[in-house]
Amino acid sequence: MIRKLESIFVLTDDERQALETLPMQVVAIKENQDLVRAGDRPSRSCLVLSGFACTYKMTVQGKRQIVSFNLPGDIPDLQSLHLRVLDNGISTISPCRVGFIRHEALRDICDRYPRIASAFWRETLIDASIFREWVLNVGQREAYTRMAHVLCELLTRLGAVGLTQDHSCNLPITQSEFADALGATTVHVNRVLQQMRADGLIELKGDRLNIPDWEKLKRVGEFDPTYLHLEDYQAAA
Amino acid sequence: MIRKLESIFVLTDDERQALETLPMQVVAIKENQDLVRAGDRPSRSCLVLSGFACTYKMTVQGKRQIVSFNLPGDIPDLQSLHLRVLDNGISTISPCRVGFIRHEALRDICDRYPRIASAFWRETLIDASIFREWVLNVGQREAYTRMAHVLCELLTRLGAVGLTQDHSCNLPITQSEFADALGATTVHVNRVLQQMRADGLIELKGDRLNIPDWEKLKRVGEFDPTYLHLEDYQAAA
DNA sequence: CGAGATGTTGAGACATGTCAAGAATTGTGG
DNA sequence: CCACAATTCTTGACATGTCTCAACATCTCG
Repeated sequence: MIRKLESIFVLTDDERQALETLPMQVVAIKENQDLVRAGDRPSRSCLVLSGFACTYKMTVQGKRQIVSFNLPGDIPDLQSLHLRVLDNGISTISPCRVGFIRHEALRDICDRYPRIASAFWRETLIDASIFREWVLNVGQREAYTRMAHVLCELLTRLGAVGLTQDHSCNLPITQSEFADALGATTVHVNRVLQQMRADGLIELKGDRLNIPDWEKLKRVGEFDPTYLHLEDYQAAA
Repeated sequence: MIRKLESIFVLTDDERQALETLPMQVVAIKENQDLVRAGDRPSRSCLVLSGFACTYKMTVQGKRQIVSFNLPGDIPDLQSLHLRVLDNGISTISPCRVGFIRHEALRDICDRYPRIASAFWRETLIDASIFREWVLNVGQREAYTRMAHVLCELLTRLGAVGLTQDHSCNLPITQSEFADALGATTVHVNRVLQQMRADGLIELKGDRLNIPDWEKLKRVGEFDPTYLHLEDYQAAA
């Protein structure tokens, strides 16, 4: 988290100190475990330290829509700091290490360091931006493009936290999880992935994803990373 | 806007005074005009004073996805306060009165009144929550349910700012705009609406929407207003 | 080695898209 | 206040992306 914030602006010693000493309960959690559920009124937020998680919502009929993937450095329920009731669940996808931070501690640090408060606010705004892009993705693109787009996003965001090597990465996401993220069927995701392999767009085996031709994947996925708002990170780098 | 904030918490005289004197350039704008475009780096945010607007994104192939409707009281690009580049456009749907507020003015009021800053943050979090629900809606529900859901949301949000009479309201939204919001075709939206009329779910003629059986529409649309986070408003009322 | 999860395949069904045309409504200038 | 143009709405026939179901293959891991 510090690393993420640090890439937005230069932390003062005080600010860094405050962030580093932020009291946090670190827990190791297996895959497919809910961190929080819709309807909860949490008094703490969770910081993903390692592993993949996802934010999801359920239909009355029990269909699941993953609305975003949560990667290391993300605080997927930072919103609960200002919204009493959670309207979504958060579940691990792979085994994770998660840091739970009490809201009081977050409020305290926000009160004392306005720039940190702004940075947190900004993080939630980027989340919102990603949701917007997902609405577009799910609403207007066909499954093949949609899949390519999500892969581009994942690779880009993983890259931003140093979890890619060249254009490959660890990707412990199941086809049925992709299905829930794309608003598609497992069967259909399977076929789309095979087509993408056949087209030389991706090499995907087990947990390992490699992108032979990044520019091509971006083109196919209509991927423009503006919505991730990494520009400031890069400006800082 | 004041009214919306006021329903969250009791403003002090100072806070109210600050909000009321917030310098704002009020402009009347025709329908189908962009207020801002993707790629802009605005130095002000817009407050919808009257009329309907929408936030949208475009596909490379020129397909439009409306990601939210902006109703009176909304500040659809409040995010630009902390994100340099806009990743979406905002367009009027009906003729609107819009107040443009400079970012400096917003920053200033946030600095001086932390509770107002929190309330603004909260507004953007509710926007994000709505986006999440839309991802679910577009990703997992079929068009009929989806339409019912969007109508429920509109009616509820309009009700929250006093723009409904009983269960009817003014709704200057075109079928093709609904299509862009649902990720569906105009033709299909037309058929869905006719079916809903036939089923006695809605009475929709021109700009006028009436809901004969609100509970039924909510049921059909799988509508649970939790995600709008009006609970505090009601608590305050 | 076996069990459960995950991935793969095929055939048929259905929701929704496409195209194309005509009807109804709305706004506007004469 | 009419007439025309431009939207918006409606309808039909057909195409297609995606789903459903159901079986089987493969992998992972205790």
